[in-house]
Amino acid sequence: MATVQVPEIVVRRLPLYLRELMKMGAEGREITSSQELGARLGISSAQIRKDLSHFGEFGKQGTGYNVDSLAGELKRILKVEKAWDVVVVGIGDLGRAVARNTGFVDRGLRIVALFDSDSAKIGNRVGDLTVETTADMVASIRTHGVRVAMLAVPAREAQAVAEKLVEAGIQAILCYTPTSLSLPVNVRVEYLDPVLRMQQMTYYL
Amino acid sequence: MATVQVPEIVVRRLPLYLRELMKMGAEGREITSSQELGARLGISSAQIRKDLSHFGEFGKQGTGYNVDSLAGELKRILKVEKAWDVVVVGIGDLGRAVARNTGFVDRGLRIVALFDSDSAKIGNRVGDLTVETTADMVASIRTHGVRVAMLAVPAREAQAVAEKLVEAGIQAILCYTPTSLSLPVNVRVEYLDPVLRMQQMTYYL
DNA sequence: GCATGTGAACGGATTCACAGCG
DNA sequence: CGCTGTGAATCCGTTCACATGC
Repeated sequence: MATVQVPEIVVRRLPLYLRELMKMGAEGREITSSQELGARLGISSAQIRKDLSHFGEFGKQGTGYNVDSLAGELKRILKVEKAWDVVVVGIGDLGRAVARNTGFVDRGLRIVALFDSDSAKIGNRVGDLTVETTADMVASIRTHGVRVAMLAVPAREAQAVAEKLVEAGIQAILCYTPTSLSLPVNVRVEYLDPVLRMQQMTYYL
Repeated sequence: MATVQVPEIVVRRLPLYLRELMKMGAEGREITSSQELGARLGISSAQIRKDLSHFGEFGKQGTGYNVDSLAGELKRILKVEKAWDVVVVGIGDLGRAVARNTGFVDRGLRIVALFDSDSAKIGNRVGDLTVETTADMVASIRTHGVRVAMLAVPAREAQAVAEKLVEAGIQAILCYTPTSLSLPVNVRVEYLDPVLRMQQMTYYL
């Protein structure tokens, strides 16, 4: 195993392995192999073994991997054994859908606060949370030490809101808004623009 | 320019270039350069020039690129000059948010029908569309010749529904459900799992 | 002068193939 | 024997650097 520095592209595949392993666990499977896991994900078995080898030796030769223990190792590596506190900013249709999503907690993310700048929305309940005003956002995030945010505000506000989040101490932003953000390099940003993904496919139609 | 076969990774970047060019156009910019575009996207200028070179010569030496005409070329390459008809299957919180999104049409995607299997939802209006029953889905998609779908059903139904979509003639699926689908190789699938993206970031926290 | 388009050089990721071990 | 873990080989993508032409 290499302790040098793990290529980002490897880290990007680990959550996928984890998701499939959790699914296998739910199916009652106890053992799997790099071959089987790869087949389910459309990835080569060598790729999976090589990826895992960056972090240690988790398998038994001749046997394969224990599903639950490998899932546990991946959770540990990805730091999602416990759930991170997450804030959602922008409670429009999409933000509301995100906030209502019950699939986050099991996977290491717990939504703890919702913010919006529209006074008409302040005080609205979504799931078991109440929408708060963005005026209080920075202080609230800082007080609670939240480090992860989901951003679902209109495109023209995205950059400004993101800067406020960074000011508040947020270090990872999942951006649902179709815009490139310009932020300090120590802040990580991932984008989810469905149209980009669609346009990747229309090329091939 | 190479007519051989464009690497998929290049195709995946084109929609991003297009999105930024449209934004520049909206800002009133007429000319740009690979350098400027790259700076806005966090991509090297050489990368952008090389990517574009797979499809032709769109710039003027010493000057750069005309924003609108390069955007037009990319739309043509990605086949999004006209909007594709798209169906949305699964009208829960997320599907409803997707269906209400007004940002699709300008970018080459027009939602034309909504389907759900829950009889309580059939007939509900979302935006200016009415939710239809999945019982009619295959026939309806086939009749209208729709080739693109967005899938936002619960995980356990995703595979079965996706197979019905394929049967109906769908060739590209954007899957909002956190599951790997197993479909014929001629059907393209892109996945949008926010948790995967988040877990890529928690590794670095 | 300036920015494109591109062959060549480089670096990194994937695949191969096998030693090692249960 | 079967499957992992891993160096070596291969493949592929990015960057370099410059000729070309506005």
